[in-house]
Amino acid sequence: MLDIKLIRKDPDWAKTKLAARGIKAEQIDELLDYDKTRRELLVQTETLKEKRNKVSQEISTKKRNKENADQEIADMKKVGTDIKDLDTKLADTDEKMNYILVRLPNWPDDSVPVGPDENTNKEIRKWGDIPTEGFKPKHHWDIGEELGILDFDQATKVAGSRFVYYLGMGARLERAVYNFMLDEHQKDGYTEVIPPYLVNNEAMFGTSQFPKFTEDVYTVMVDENPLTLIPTAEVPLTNYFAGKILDEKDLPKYVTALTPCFRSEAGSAGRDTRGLIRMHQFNKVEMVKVTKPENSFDELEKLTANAENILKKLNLAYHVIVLSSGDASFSSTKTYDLEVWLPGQEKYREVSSCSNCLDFQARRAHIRYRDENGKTQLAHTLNGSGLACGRIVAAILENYQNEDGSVTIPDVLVPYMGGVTKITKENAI
RNA sequence: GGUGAGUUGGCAGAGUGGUAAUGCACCGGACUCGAAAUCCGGCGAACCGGCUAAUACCGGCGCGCAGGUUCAAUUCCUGUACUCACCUCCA
Repeated sequence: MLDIKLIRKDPDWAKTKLAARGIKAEQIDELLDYDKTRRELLVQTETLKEKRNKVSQEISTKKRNKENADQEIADMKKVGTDIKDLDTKLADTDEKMNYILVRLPNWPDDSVPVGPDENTNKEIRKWGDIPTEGFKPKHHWDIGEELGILDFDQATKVAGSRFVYYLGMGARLERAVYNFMLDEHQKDGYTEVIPPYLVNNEAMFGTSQFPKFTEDVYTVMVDENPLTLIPTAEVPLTNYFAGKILDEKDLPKYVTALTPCFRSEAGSAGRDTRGLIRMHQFNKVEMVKVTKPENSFDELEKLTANAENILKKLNLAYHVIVLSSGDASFSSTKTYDLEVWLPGQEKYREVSSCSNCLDFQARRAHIRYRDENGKTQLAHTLNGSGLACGRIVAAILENYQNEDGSVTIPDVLVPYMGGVTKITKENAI
């Protein structure tokens, strides 16, 4: 959620910033209109409340002295109904104002390219060599199915499209991948967490998936209470700090978690219908940071480096792009995407998204810290994938495939595979 | 799932329709060479608004949360969440 005070202070600046994210200026005018009305009503009702408090004390004193206070009580009766009336109007205005405010995205940082969509994203660096085998590389789903370590057909029968069974060395490989990632992040100072995989609406609001993106997730009713299967560990990890006032000396906080993620993929019908790229359920290792405002951009660079470290150690070619204003996620002021090279598709595909949210989520989730003067301040929150496990398995299958259909295990994963160096038809299951 | 008790500042903890005690902690001062102890004073609930150069000042709000009754609610009523204890069940 954006700071209404900043919008109030410089509406033109706010309009320019939000225009880059597709928000019309009229919406800001409407918002400010409600804000003005709200403050006027607030002054009115607070003035009456001040009067009520004063007269109530007079009534109290008179009663104690056994004097008559009928006149005051009659007067206050009117004041009471006036207050109730104003408070009703105020609540109504508040609701209208908030309806707009909670649906406004974060503003883009000055360093972010302005543009409408993914076509205006900007590559900022490249790493690794794109493999040039002497044979035509296969898609990971063909490699996986031929080895018998991925079974999409049976998953479709049991659960539906966009689900998969991993089998044997396939399951082992994914386990190796996330254990490796968690170990690396632990070395980088992150505290490992196992969070809830179902969260309430408040948590979904706190990280700002709600109210705008309800159709992208799975929600179940538990005794009439809705609980949502997390679309990313960002939700339970960031909300771990919700409602807290942290000590300045304890910042920054680094946490990481491996969780399954559940996404309905509404609106992506027909895209990535084959393979591991776009599943309703997938594993992801996530990193979340809570920082002081002055450090959050440095921390974003470090967070991105932590994610890149995984790709480098796996020796997978990738590039880093900075998302343009129109393509960044709702709560982010600046996002770096890491995209890994998939030889089968001859394309870079996203495996990580690292974002600085400034105080946007902190304002919603009440994540604060007490500064050296004892004042409470909103913290900054960051999140980044480190990394999407299924897509990394896909990348390993495609980049490490051999002409005979076997797949070599990246060196760093061999210890996690119990010493296995290659997945072949013979050892696959 | 059952029964009972509870939820009030950083912590502890009273209050019971009429300005939310008190102690510890914290800040300032006195005393002292200095500190401790002691004494005096003060701040302190998270947020919103007004006026602002201002973290100053004024006001509102504020006793788990949401409603209701009342001139007035921490207190009475209704609903609800959570915590604890015991019982029951359980991977």
